[in-house]
Amino acid sequence: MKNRILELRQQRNWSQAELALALGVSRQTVNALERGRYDPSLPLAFKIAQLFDAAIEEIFQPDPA
Amino acid sequence: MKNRILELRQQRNWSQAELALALGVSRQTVNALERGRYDPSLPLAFKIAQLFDAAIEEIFQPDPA
DNA sequence: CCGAATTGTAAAGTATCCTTTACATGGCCA
DNA sequence: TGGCCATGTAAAGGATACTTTACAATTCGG
Repeated sequence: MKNRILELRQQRNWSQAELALALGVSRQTVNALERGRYDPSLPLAFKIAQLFDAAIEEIFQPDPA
Repeated sequence: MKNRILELRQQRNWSQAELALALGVSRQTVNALERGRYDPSLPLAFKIAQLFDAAIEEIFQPDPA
C-alpha cells in the first residue's frame, strides 16, 4: 500500500513530530508510515484523511495485486 | 467505527461464507466485521470497497470522537 | 421430521499495528 | 565548535486483526 503522507506533510511544512501530535500517534509511527514499513489501521487512516482534508483513496493506493 | 457490510452483503443475497471467499478472508472475519467486533485492516477495507463498488467512506464511518 | 445451510461464538495461535525508550546521523546556525 | 532540530532505526511489549478448529442454535426445503 503506497501513501502520500510525506508529500502532504511537507506541503504544510510540518515535522514528523508535529504531524504525530496532530494525529495522536507517536513520531515513530508517522516515520514508519511514511517509509512504508506498515499500513495504518483504518481509524488512523480516517484521521489522516480528515487532517489533510482528502479522501482516503486520495492518500492511500492499494498495491495493484 | 460503524460499517454497512451486512447491509451491502444482504442486498446481493450473499452468505458470509461467499463474501469471505470473495475477500480472501475467513468467514469468522466477515462475521466479526459485520458485528463490529473489530475494524478491518486498511488493505481489507480497500478490498471491501472495491467489491461493493463504493468509496471506503461510503461503507465505513468513524466514531464521532 | 431430517438434513443442509447459515449464523454466532470460543479458544489458541500468528501477524500486524503502535507504544516507549534509546541511540545514531546529518543539517543548521549562534 | 557546540548544541538543537529533524529524521532513521532498533528492541521489547501491548493491543488489534486474522487464522483454524470446533461446537451450538436457527432456519428452511424435501
